[in-house]
Amino acid sequence: MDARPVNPSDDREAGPATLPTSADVARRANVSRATVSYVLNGVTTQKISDKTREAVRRAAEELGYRPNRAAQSLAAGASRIAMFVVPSVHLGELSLVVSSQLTARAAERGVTLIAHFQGPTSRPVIDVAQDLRPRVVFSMFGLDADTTDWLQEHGIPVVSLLPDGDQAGPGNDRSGWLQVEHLVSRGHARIAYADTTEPGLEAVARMRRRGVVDACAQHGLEEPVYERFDLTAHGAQEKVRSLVGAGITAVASYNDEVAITVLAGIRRAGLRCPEDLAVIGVDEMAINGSMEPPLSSIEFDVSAIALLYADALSDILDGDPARPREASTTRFLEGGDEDVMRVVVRESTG
Amino acid sequence: MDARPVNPSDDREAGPATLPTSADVARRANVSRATVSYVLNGVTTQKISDKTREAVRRAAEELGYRPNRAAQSLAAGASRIAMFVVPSVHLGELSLVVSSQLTARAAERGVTLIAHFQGPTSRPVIDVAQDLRPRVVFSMFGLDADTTDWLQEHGIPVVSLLPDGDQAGPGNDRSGWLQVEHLVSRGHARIAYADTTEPGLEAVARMRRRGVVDACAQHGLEEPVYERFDLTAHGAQEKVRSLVGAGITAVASYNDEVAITVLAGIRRAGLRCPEDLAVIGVDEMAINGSMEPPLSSIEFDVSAIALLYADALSDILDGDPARPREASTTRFLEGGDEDVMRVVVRESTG
DNA sequence: ATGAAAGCGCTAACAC
DNA sequence: GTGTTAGCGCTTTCAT
Repeated sequence: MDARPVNPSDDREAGPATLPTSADVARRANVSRATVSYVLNGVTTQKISDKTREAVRRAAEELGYRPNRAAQSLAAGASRIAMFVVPSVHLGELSLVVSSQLTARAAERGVTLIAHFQGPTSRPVIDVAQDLRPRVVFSMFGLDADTTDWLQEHGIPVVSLLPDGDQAGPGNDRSGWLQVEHLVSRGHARIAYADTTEPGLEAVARMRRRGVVDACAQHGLEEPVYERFDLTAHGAQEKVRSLVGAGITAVASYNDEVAITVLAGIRRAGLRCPEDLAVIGVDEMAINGSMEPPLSSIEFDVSAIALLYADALSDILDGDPARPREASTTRFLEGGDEDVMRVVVRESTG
Repeated sequence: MDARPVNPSDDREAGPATLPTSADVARRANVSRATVSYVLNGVTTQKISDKTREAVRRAAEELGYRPNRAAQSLAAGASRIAMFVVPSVHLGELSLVVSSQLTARAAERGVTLIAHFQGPTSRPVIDVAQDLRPRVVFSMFGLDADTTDWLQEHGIPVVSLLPDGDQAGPGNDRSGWLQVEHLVSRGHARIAYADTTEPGLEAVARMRRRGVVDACAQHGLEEPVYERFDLTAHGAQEKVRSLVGAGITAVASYNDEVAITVLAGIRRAGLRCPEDLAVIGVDEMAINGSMEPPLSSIEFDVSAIALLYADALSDILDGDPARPREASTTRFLEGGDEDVMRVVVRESTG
């Protein structure tokens, strides 16, 4: 029952348990290591009798065998690692939950998903990719051009939820569109965009802003007034006053944190939300219902998003022969937009 | 200047760029692959002439050589991967920033730090560890006993910021102590503990709660009243009313999210904070200053923490011969507690 | 001070 | 159907 091979006389010496190799499995199942490899990898180009197959599986099971990924990668010339680039904490739980779910889905396909945090102090993605040689890189909002280029040159597909700010066309930046649509449906016509001052989020910020701008244009509204809010809420009330003074009736925010800052500005200016100024965020946070007033937001359907990534992963692993090169190119997930995000209506937008 | 080896006649065919190997470097430097390995790994048991050393470095540089980690791991019998287990999003930015910084520090030591999200839907740590065979596993608040045991058995050291709830002794659960100390300094004597209802955080929650309970005992206060707050703020005002009715004057919360919920309950109960009930959280969030009233909290010094981890990593890599086995045992970081966390005072505690 | 050679654990032709 | 074999890129004795 014990998975550890018995090292004769090395019993209570208790060195680190050595893991069984495919040779151990082969020996136990009375087959060759090649057969073990075939069975365990479900290779279809090789006929294996059910009996052998079963014997190998049992032996592996009994030994608690786990393939050495390093050896596998080396021999196969391709790793079984996928890399998930997490943009930044400011995007909220989204990345974490998606990553966590995708990790599980990838594991089913024998791929280990690892997360890499992108931040001002962190390692460049290229650097990590050179170490890990991942089969694919997942990102939320697109990587910078240099990184994307390098990955493509090295045949590593990049899968993004959304293209980055520069490549975005209308329709890709749904969150902004949903914000504006909702505000318009509530009768607002003079809209401001509240941006973040946090560094490192430029690409996402640009994209989200563009969505708001485009949506306003689409609805025949004037270009939204642009304002930036510091998360400390410093100067927030003055900014709010000047927006209201300029006739603005609603604010679409970069995210919920910024929206919360705007809310604070409204209260401190002695104004009311939503009567004097309505506010809506993005990246639905758990505490939105505890805000004063409760904050409307755009919520992502994390499971749906994780599924989109998982599908892309399958495509890549199965090496869809229909489009030989395309797999090694950046691809953007588009799964019926409304399934992926929705408006959460609370008092801050009436 | 181009890092890509030139494949004769395969010029604009543009297959994925193949990466240079140590053989390429050896050839270019007119040495053997062994020498390349020695130089690039800074092996001290081998004397290498400065000239050779320089030649190898130059060749590697010019080729843009990066060692294949899979091959390295295989040959060395040990990976150069470290794993950072991220407990959950509810702990805020802390994990992300720490991980991001530690990633950079690890890279300097030739170690690739990868993050793994722990969550209800995610893969078990053991599973990932079996794939990646990390040199060390970093966790924030300790892993569960099974995981820790498995890792230890396999000689993989575990480094935690804090021991888990069951092993905690007074002094380890500083956040709770700091909360209580601060509240006591503000004249509070009847304290309640507001816990989270989120699943998956039991170990941390237990530990933090214990810190509050112990600190109260230490200060000669009654055992804190225990209450749980749902992040939707559902029922929050009733709970707050009953706490106040019972003579409670201050609440120490599991984290800032819970504290924010308590704040909402206070407002909705028509009470005042801090006059009727003071509140303090943990895990300083950027938006705390925008709360109503601004929320006091406990802030972690992420850089200090990242440094502690980095030191532990160095210890392990250098295989400190003084304590041969201890490296393969769970270790807890303790870096002058007050350096690692501090109270951020705002209006919610007067 | 340097190099030759034997693997590390696995995969994938190819032979039987 | 199953086994043999030749590497994948690197580290590391052991000769020289």
